[in-house]
Amino acid sequence: MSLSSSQVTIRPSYHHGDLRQALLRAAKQLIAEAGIENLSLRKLAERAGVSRTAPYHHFSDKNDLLCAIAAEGFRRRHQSAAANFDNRARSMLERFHDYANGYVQFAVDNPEEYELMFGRSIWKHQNSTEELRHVAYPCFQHQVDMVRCWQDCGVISGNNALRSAQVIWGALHGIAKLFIDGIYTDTAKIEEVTHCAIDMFVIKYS
Amino acid sequence: MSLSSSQVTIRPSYHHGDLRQALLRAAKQLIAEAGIENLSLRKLAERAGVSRTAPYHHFSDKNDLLCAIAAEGFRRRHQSAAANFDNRARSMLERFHDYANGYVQFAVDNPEEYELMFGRSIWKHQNSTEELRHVAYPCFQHQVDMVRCWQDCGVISGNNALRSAQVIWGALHGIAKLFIDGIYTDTAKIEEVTHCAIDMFVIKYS
DNA sequence: AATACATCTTGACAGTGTCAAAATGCATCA
DNA sequence: TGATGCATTTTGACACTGTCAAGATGTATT
Repeated sequence: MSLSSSQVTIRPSYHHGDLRQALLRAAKQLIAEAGIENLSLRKLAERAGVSRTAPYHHFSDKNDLLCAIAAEGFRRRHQSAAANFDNRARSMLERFHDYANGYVQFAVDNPEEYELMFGRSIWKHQNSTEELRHVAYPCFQHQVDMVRCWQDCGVISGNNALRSAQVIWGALHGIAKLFIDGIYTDTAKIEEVTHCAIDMFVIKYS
Repeated sequence: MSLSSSQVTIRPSYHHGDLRQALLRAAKQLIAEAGIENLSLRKLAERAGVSRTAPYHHFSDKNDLLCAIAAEGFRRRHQSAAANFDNRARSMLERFHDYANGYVQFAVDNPEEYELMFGRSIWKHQNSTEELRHVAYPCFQHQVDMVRCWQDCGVISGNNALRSAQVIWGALHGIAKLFIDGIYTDTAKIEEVTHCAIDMFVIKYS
């Protein structure tokens, strides 16, 4: 039953050690290998070296597990966006560029995780976990706050921060998704398309 | 085994009549009722009054059936967009408004069908049918042509029709998806958000 | 050492997509 | 007409899925 080598945390508290974390790790691995659609709890359990139903003592059901992975994604994304926005070495305009490029790049680099974070299955029908909402909402709010700031600085147009944020986010989300989903196929042009979008939001002084 | 009443076409050619069409109809019904995720070929067959494997003589597999439904969606969408663009009673600017609003409205009004048309499962991994591509590509191309025209008319900004079309489509797609997937929850504001997006693309003469 | 509880396993069930083989109905040709 | 061929449909089967119930096992606490 081979405990994972990276098991440095305190001590294996119970039978397996920290199965919850091991499951999350294995799940992300499996998803990266074969996509969300091909992730089954049984394969996951096997990969983690436990029986089929062991995961049910750490996640109430499959949706719960997916929400946990998505939550991790939001945490990473939020952190990255915050770090970018607080980077005093860059001008406000540059930070907007970084934000937009970073957003699309994150999505394209982690298509499966991104799909999970925004896939309908998680948000529709009251499926979202308390934890997920607790992590995602501040991430959403942060985007609005940033947009408000960029508007105040005269970097981007518009005077309604919420609406502008929704449109900008929508554009980045849509572009990312069309690439991820294979509808925009020329992936070499990702930055160019993103740049073209940025150009439409930025105020041009001439 | 009750033949559907709307069976006016020529004559029932074989056992069932026109099972292929009946399946498509039943599938759209089931999807509208319970979503794509809950559509199973078995339930579909039952609804159509045939055995589990009967559909396999009209669709090579489930993906093939989904592609056929999506193709119908593209046909309808393409037709509607073309009718709108050719509406000589409206100015070019108005037609752009109509296009954008119509796009988002179509998506929001038919969330399941829209999900099918642009969901990753269909376009990823060579999953798309010959038929689907044959219907969808002209629909995509039409959007680029319209954008080129609006640029030529001085209605919207930019000089690269393809890039602009990708950005505009991306924005509309993203906004629609964020609403459909339940991330933007205030559905009363759909038109307002869309309008805000339109405003960012339209050239303002002042 | 005994008890309580978290954790994990085994067994089971209904549901899924899809294949192979057999049955059925229709159309066409002798 | 009857016989043949083919499109269509069905029955049976398989491997796979999520999830529940009941039991077994290990750990912590008294």
